[in-house]
This record gives sequence, structure tokens and C-alpha cells, in this order.
Amino acid sequence: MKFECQNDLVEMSGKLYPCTVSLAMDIIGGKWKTVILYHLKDSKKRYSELRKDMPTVTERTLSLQLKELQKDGMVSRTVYGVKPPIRVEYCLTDFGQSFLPVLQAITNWGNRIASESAT
Amino acid sequence: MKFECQNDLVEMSGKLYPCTVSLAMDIIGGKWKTVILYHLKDSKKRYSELRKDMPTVTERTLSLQLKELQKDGMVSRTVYGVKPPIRVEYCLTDFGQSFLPVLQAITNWGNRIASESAT
DNA sequence: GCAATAACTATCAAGATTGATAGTATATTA
DNA sequence: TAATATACTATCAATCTTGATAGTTATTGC
Repeated sequence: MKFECQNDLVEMSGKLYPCTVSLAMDIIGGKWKTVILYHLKDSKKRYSELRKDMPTVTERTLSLQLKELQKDGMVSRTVYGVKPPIRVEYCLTDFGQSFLPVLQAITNWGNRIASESAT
Repeated sequence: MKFECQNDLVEMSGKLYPCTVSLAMDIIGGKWKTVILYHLKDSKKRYSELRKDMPTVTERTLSLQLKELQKDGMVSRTVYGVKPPIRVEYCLTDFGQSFLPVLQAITNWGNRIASESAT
């Protein structure tokens, strides 16, 4: 059986997506990205602070996910100092801020699931 | 805007999550789940209709993802008939409907990204 | 008879993601 | 002097996700 492609493909950074929903999910999908964004929503944070916020993620994974978020323009990375121990701060970009309504919706929904299952 | 997430560990179906955001993402994460939900948002669909909606996903993956969405209570599966070719319809459950505001937020954001990058 | 259709499943394999563990440089603190 | 702190990186490996391809059952249409 053959199917025609009737939807418009979306292109972004050299990747092709079947729709804008899948484009969005490619940016914020994965196990930790939304959690990181959640912890950055109110204020910038240092690497060590993020680690404390998310004790169950390994340093390697946190580092990788932060890099992807930077690559996609969601967070910015600012370094203070030259020699160790340096200070590094992560912060939502304007683009990252534009994600806050989505994050809020996800958070509300997650809270609702958790509270309803707890009854 | 203020929204809060309980920082204690959340348990759900035997799994532990560091927060409700990660719980939510475990249900809707993955490459195809939100896309499936998007195509079911307005009406129930047959398996073959979903295939036409999403030509770039393989049958195996579509099948697996639909099963997970059923397992998590997001979609329901109704069979009409006994002998092949049977008719199977997929439909959002009430719980699946509760996800619609989140889906709307994701869609809006995705559309915005796509349109802004096109300019 | 033969192909097409419906809704899948089976098998194999590639790719992506995540984790465990240890190591790096240098400054400050005890 | 030794330990601690900072922000990572390196290596290896397990696991999870997704894809490619082919096969299944029984009915309908040509």
C-alpha cells in the first residue's frame, strides 16, 4: 500500500519534520531538557546549582543536554573568570522565554496527573 | 506568571520521577506521540487514516507508540468486526482530552518557530 | 484467479540516549 | 599539606528508540 505525502514538510536547521509539532518536540524532547528549562525558568543558575536541583542526572548527561539547549538557542552560557575554578551561568534566552507558556501547560498537566493519581 | 512543581519525588505506575514535569514528559515524549495525539485531537481515526496522516513513520513504530499511549490511558482502541479486514478506531480518552491545552501550546510554539525561521 | 485492503506482528539491525566511573586544572579553605 | 570546590571531559557500555523489510489472516473487487 502506498501513501502520498499530503502534509507540508517543515525544514529547520537542515532537518525535515512532518509538522511543526514534531519540530517542537525535537527541541524539547528527551528525558531532561524540560526539567532543565523548568529549573531555569525563574532565574539564571550555575552548573553546580543545576546539579543540586537535579541530583538524579549524571554530570555527563546534564552537560550534553545543556549543550543541545544552547545549540538550539534555548539557553545561554556565560563564563566568569579564566582559571579554574571558573563560574558559569546558564540562563534562558529570549527564545527560551518564548517556551514558558508551553512549560507552564506541561507543568500544570503533570501536577494534575500526580495529584489525581495520589487520591 | 507563576507555576509550581512539587520537588519531591513523584511515583507513578511503579516509576519514580524527580518532578511532575518529567512525569509528563515520560508520557508524551518520544518522536511520534505528540504527533499522533495531534492527529487524533479533532476526531477518532482508523489505523489506516493515521498512516496516511503520518507517512514518514513506519507501521511498527506507529503500532508501538499507539500501544504505549493506550497503556498510559491517553487513547482508546475500539475494534469493529471479528474477521479481517477488521476496523479499528483510535480515539482520545478523557485523560487524553486533558492534554489538549498542552498540545495547543506546543503547536502554537512550533508554528511560531517555523514561521519565524522562514522569514 | 489475483490483487488489493485492513491492521497489524516478527525479525534484525542501526542509531540515539543515558548511565557509571574516573580524570582534568587551579584556587581556596582547613 | 590535604581536602574541597568548580565545571566540566573521556571512555566504555547498557539500554532505549526507531527503522527496514517481510509476513499474517480473511474478505472484497475486478
